Amino acid sequence: MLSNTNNELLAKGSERHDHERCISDALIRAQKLCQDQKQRLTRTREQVLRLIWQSHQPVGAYSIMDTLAESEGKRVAPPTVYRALDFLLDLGLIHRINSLNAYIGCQSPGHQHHSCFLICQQCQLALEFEPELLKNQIEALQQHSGFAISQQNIELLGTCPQCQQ
Amino acid sequence: MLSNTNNELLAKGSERHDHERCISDALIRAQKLCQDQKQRLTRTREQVLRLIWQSHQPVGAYSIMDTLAESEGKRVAPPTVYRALDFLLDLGLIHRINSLNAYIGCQSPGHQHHSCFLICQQCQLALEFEPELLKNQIEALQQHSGFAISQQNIELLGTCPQCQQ
DNA sequence: ATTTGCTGTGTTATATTGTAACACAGCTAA
DNA sequence: TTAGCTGTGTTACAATATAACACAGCAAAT
Ligand SMILES: [Zn+2]
Ligand SMILES: [Zn+2]
Ligand SMILES: [Zn+2]
Ligand SMILES: [Zn+2]
Repeated sequence: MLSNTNNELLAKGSERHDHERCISDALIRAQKLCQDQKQRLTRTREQVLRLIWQSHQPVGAYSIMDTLAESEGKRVAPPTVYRALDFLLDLGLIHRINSLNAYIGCQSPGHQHHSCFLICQQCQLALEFEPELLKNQIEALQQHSGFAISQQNIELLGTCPQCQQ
Repeated sequence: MLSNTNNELLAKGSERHDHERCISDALIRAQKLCQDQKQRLTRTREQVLRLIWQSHQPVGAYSIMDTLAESEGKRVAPPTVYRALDFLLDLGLIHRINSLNAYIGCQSPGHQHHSCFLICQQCQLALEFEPELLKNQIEALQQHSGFAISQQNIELLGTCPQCQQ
């Protein structure tokens, strides 16, 4: 029912996955995608993406700003961060979690896609799942409502397995 | 597939439904619900609810504030509106549309429920649908992910039938 | 009827998140 | 080299939301 990618993801909440690998993979994917799309993954953009990938919890823009300022040793203004975020959002490299005003890395960028997440209200772990799972029902909903749906934005809030214990 | 309630709702985007009735029904439902729950539907709270029900488009808090100030003939401060909104949200009389930072009346309050909307990106019509439609798939998702889902927050963006013409 | 406490409101100030506008740097392609 | 585009720095500001505190007004208990 869940894709392979998602089964792998189930480990992401736990401490026992190779998260360094997780980050570097994401950066490599980003570089490839930018090459393909003839877009420039500049230093700022890459740094922001790296910071977002530091955890599997969504991060706020101002938190990114502060961390960036610290690591650069100089003040960073909001537009710097928001421009990078807009770029990454446009390319589908990250998602915005509306209920948290926060941003998180995309697990499988490259195909512009919907934003479907399970979010733990205790630890903020955000687990992306494939919209495929709901495809038929959304299809039916389109038929019956007459709406032409172009973007799914699904945030399912609850408690992750770790936090249930 | 869609509930009866939802089939009725399909008319809501058009000009030809009795919207005065729509509003008064909502207010009556609110009064009943408050009685049952032994909560007070004060003047401010009722006015805010009425304003939200003026249309089937989500309304921003500051827009509510301005309209309220005008109709009262005196300044209204943010906390006044936000307190009313919090009250209405807690009782499930309204929903917050996170992707728009805006609020909309609930079609069937009384049972605390999920927030599932089709939203037109052109006219902002927001059509609530029953989570029932996705129940089985969400169930499966819970099983496979181990998450205990307590709140669904679904916003499907697209174009409504009216705006497609 | 009075007291007492709780709930709701008014008010001021402030926090948090996100943009507009403009000058300039720095790459890219004629 | 030059011209033009894309990205950045900087300042100011907009939009959304909350903290804190004093007080009003209803409601239950005496
Ligand atoms: Zn990881
Ligand atoms: Zn994604
Ligand atoms: Zn109506
Ligand atoms: Zn509802």
